[in-house]
Amino acid sequence: MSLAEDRTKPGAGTLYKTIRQDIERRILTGEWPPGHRIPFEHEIMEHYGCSRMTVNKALSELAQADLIERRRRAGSFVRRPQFLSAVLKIPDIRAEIGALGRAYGYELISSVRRAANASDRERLGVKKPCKVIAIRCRHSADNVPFAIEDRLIDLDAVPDAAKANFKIDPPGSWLLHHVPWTEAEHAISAIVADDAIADGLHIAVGAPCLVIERHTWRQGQPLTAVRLVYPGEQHRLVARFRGSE
Amino acid sequence: MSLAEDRTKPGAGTLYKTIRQDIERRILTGEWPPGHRIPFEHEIMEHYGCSRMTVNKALSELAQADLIERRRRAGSFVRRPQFLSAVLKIPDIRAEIGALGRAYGYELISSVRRAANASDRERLGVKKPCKVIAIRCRHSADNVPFAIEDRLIDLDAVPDAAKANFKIDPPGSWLLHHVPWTEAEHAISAIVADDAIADGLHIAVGAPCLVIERHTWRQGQPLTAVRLVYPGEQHRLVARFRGSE
DNA sequence: CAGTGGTCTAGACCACTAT
DNA sequence: TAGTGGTCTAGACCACTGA
Repeated sequence: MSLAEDRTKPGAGTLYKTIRQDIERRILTGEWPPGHRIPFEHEIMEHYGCSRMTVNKALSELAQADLIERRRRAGSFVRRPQFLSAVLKIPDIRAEIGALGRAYGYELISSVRRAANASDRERLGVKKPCKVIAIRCRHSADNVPFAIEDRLIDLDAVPDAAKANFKIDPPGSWLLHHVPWTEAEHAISAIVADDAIADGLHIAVGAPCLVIERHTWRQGQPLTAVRLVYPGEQHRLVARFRGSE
Repeated sequence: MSLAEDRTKPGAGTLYKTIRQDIERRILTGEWPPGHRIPFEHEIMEHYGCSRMTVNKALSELAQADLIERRRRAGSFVRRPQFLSAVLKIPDIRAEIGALGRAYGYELISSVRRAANASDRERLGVKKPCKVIAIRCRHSADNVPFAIEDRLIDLDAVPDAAKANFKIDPPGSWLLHHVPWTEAEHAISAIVADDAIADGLHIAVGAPCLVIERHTWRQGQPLTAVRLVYPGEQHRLVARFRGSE
């Protein structure tokens, strides 16, 4: 009873996607609970009347999405959910505000070029002496302060940054478009506004703020460290997760 | 000049991974900047002396990771980074504390089963009347309060929850292991502790707190809504991103 | 309309591992 | 040791689209 004949019908599209979605549905509805062994490749291949490569592509994608676990000689098994993972997309602030349909404002507060002091080196995670640019700036939406940014850029790793004009271009946007990176780490925490932050964000001292600290590397070499402070009650970081595509 | 003969040497492993990494390196070092056209599949295939399927697998993975964009008839192009996205993994709290090597403590503060009132329905996003469980509990690490949890579970969507023993099992752990879900949304924000939170977390009134609100659905049907409050200066959400595996 | 990528086939050999 | 998944081949046809 091959299903190959039906392949023209299902508006779904391609066969391997059909297979993947069929299995995905069984897992997500609980029909195949964690630990359940899903049919062997050769069984699925007979069921759909297709070649093993097609089945393999479907199963490989499910394995990549951590929905199943594949073990040689044993078979493929439904994984138990490990954590509520979510893809947190932290866009460039200029693009983010633009996407909200609000007017983006940018103001460079200070920009200093200096040999890295001990504190700079610790923050960037570099050991040997280097030059850095230290930038402080403010982003706003419709003339309301949106975030305060405090950034260090390692000039040895990003020499082009010396030529950038940070009076016009926000450093985050410039870096995103000019410097390829390989690793990044974000840490999110909460603080209360001190005098400087309250002043910069036009909020009350003691108001809650959301802090994002981001470090970016290229092949293990530190590129930049940034600290973004948002008004905590006005700004929410939203992360969505679709079980899979 | 086929490179097929060298295939036994490079400890790297498989051929398609070698191809993927070769291209990845060129992109990440900036040798191939955004917009650069990658060699056609048949060119790469000749260069490595392999079949097109192998090249295709490598390029497909790069496209899946958004590192390149593939256009029929035109070729494959290096994409410009869209945003600093990061995979935020929010593990089950019990597992998280265990992973830190600290003793996990759990305390059910209250658990009420009731017909959903208007506020419950709004929070869950359901329109028709339903029954819910409202849970309030506290997680601790080495006897220090770690987070306060406030949760609603839709009993119509998760009838098994009526049988769970939330005096012993934290609801998050129970749900994660028993209820498959398809969509989730997280919102992260900052607040200051009011009397109740300060009391529950053993912190001062006015101290900053990190708040995670999570909604979970299965095939569009709301399952649960939870609000977790962490001491903001002690807890950091960390998200790492590897340019790609 | 020619050339690209997208998908698929019907085989093959190998590494790994549960039994 | 036998059976599974992992990878690879040398073709093929098709949809789409840029020139």
